Amino acid sequence: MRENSPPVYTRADEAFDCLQTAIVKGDLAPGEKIGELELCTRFNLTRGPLREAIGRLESRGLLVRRPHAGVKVVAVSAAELIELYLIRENMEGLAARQAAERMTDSEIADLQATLDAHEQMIDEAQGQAYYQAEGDYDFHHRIATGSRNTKLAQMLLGDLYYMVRMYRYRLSTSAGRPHRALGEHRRIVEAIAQRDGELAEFLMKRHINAARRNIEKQIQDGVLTI
Amino acid sequence: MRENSPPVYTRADEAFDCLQTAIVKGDLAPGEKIGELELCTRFNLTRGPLREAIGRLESRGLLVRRPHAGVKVVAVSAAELIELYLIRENMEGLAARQAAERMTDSEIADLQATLDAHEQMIDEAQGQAYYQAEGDYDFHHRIATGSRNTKLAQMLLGDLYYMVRMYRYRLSTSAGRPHRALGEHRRIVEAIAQRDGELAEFLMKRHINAARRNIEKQIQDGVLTI
DNA sequence: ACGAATTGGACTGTTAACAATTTACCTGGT
DNA sequence: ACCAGGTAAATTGTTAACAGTCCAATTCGT
Repeated sequence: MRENSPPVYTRADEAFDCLQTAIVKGDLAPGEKIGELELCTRFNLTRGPLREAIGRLESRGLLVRRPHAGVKVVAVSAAELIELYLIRENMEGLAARQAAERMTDSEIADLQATLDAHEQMIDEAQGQAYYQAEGDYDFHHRIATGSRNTKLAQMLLGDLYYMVRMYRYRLSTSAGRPHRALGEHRRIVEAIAQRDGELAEFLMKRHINAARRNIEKQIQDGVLTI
Repeated sequence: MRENSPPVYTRADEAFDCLQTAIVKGDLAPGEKIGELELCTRFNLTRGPLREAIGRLESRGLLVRRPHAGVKVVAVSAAELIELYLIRENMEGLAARQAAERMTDSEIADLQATLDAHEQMIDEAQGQAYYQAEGDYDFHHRIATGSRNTKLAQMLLGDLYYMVRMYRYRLSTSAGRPHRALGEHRRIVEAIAQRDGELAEFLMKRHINAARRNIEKQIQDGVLTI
């Protein structure tokens, strides 16, 4: 019989992961030109798998390639970052609605437990943006997969989140916002637990809308430069 | 100075286009397993560029690969096709709203002229599903690019539309629907011309919603088998 | 001294040979 | 006759060498 997924990683997968995390963590800065051989020595890879990974990342919009000229990390403008949040507002709203209809009771219980853990993380790691960002990512990740909508999850997890995470780390966290965001998360989960898809969608859209306005404010104040 | 885009095609681009159109047109059927060397002889390519193209298409969700085992064309279930339309409903609604705010007057005039052409096509090519589908695709294509939302257009044009087109050709067109769809298109463009983004969004969502219900009906009636 | 053309180097795109894994078939046993 | 194990062929993953293109530094002319 065929094993469900005997986790077999190819060099191309390895290259893909290395590049993706390097981009998200900021080791490869937006707009930075990257040479193939440099990356090969850096990650102990050969050019074949690397080029395949570059192709994948290009089609996901994290890299831009000009034939014969090289590859650059994508640099999104402030306006484009805002528009990313507009897209998220709609897509994650849909995800929340479907999650309310389809998540299992145990998944919902897990999610609530996760939020408790996030609360501790926020208290302990006062202002540690990294852990807050990862907690936030964890929450949205679970909603997306909970929607049971294959393509929707694929687009959110595979495309949008990586681009957002590229910039989330450098966002300053205004005092008190983590707690407020956590409160919004709790209310969304409550709506899901009550199987109220309509409310879950509304709350999720408002949640992301608030995050977007916060970013717009930071850009206007010159705190966040892109 | 750098020329804007001296259209330079690499073999990988060529392979990508060949494969994509072959999948969309149905020359490669959903679920069909494809061998690399077979495709190489078919499209006069070598395995390097072909593998790069396969990687791109895999990350876009048109192909699924199991390491060492081969590549298959994705086969979406009826439920997944429906969910594709749910996603479109939200994303194209957003696109329509932004298009109403951002399309130039001449673009809107062009779009209206396009609809006139579509009307002729429908009258002349009675029941020619192919041309109707292409006309419909043309309309949605222009709205997506008209939104001036880079990522949104990329996701609609690069991901969703290709998957939808894979199955659109085999949809039977119930009598009179093309005219009804054209009417809905006209009303959407009217709203855009009046710069009424909210209305454009509403009408677009309803338009896609109607298309989705039509497909659901065809699936229930057993007309469309997936 | 400044600008344009040219040449050399570095890098990308491509190809073909090599290695590793899977699948299918065949053999042997129960 | 059917199932299990092993082996061989075919296919995929990987590597390294080759060819073509772009970029920059250098040189020549004005």
